[in-house]
Amino acid sequence: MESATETTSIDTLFDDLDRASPVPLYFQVSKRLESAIRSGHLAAGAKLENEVSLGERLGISRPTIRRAIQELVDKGLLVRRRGVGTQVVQGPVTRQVEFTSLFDDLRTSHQNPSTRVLTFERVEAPSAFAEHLGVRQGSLVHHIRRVRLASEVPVAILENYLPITAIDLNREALTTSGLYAQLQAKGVTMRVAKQRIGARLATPEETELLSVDVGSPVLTMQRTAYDSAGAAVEYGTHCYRTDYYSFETTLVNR
Amino acid sequence: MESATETTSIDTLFDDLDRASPVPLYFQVSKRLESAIRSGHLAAGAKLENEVSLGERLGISRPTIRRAIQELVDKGLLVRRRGVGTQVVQGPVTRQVEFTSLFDDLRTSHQNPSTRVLTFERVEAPSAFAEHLGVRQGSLVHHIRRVRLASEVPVAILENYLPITAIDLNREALTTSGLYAQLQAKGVTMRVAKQRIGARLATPEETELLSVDVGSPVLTMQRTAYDSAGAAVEYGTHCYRTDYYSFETTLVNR
DNA sequence: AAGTGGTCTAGACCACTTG
DNA sequence: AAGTGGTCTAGACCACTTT
Repeated sequence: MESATETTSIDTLFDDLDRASPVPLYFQVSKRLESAIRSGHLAAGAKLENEVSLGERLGISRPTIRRAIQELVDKGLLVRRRGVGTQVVQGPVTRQVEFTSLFDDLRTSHQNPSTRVLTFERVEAPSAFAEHLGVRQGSLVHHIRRVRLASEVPVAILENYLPITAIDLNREALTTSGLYAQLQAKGVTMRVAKQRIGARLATPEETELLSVDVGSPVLTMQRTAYDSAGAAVEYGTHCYRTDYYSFETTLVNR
Repeated sequence: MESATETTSIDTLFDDLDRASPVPLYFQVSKRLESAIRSGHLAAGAKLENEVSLGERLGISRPTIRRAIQELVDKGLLVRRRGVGTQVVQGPVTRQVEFTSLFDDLRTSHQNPSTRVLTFERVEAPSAFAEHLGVRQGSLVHHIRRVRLASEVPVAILENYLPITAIDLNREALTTSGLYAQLQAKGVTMRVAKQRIGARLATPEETELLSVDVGSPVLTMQRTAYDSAGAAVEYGTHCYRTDYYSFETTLVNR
């Protein structure tokens, strides 16, 4: 009798589903399953109750149940096999690379983030930026450059360009929250971002700003982000201390 | 009359849909849309025909059409807005980080990949590996170490550990195809992988194997991959020349 | 043969955006 | 007010795996 092949059903898990809520049903179900997995109530390898009976038990149609489960499959928390069932993945449960700013990443992991604004100006778009955003070369854009610190240790240098048409930025607010939070507050929502991660040696200026030795490597990330209308709203080129930062991703094969 | 707000409908695009095919309908539709976007027949910013009418025109139900579109939204090729419609994203259309090996990446971009096998042996699992895979420390595992070359230039050093229970490896085949291709051929399918990307200075041995100067940085990637049963089947720790390799990812905010 | 997930249908109602 | 995507239902049939 292997516990790994035993069907697990947590009865109290879905007691507080709210059909009147604006939060979609599939999302409520998905979140409850996710927290059950992350908290260990559903152990690695545990087999889930099958879709049909789970739907009947909760009074939810099968497509809705399927969508809830699919969310977690996409996150790499569950694995489905036709003819067999659905299981919690083995191995450490990690968080996906989310669509958040470094500031939020650090705050949620209690790293006490802070920001030093080095540059805050409007400039004519350099060609490299104009090209990434389809903005006419020479048009005015925001240019900001910041050092991000975690518990007083500098971990990254963040340089960003944004079309001035997109948003009116506030220098003071940048020191107390992330750039993305400020964009969100102004009603600008990022929908798609494309990023490239690489590495190189730190420049002399970077070694000073990051307090690292000459000859140290830095992780680099270039990102272009687009809003819901498909228009580019941000181009950033960042570099990170390698001893304080790395990127985690989860890949899922459908 | 902006062309970007004009509804685009490509009539000949879906002529050869095959309902008898084992390939799902939504997948056929999705692939045809994707190639229309990548080829430029659907330009950046172009507005798609709405879901309902597209479904009626093709004789396909709306949920199936929606799923086809959702695939491309998840890939970052399309953007949907309630009350507005679906558009092709602005900006360069890039490929997602796929669940493939470096070998396949290089081959599909015509980089003429080849492999030098440095190590091919069975060893007792080092603790670092045993921990990542939940294998008992001391049990036998495959240990392979390879240099990957693209057009005769060394671009990466790949070190992998695999449980011997998972698969019987062939040293010769490793020189002519990727590790993943060999696993696939033996019926082992990767479903989920978790990876961490970082950077550091190359070790003396790595500078020699990669033909780079002393003091050069390398990109590093550690990956644990799981099969459809949720069991760990591979742990790899790789390093890449920074002047020949970088990681591209697309993030989508749902 | 029984049980599972994978696909597909034909509707329904709602929330949001735009004219 | 009209049009769009977002959610949800209640079925159906199929492909695959295990017993």
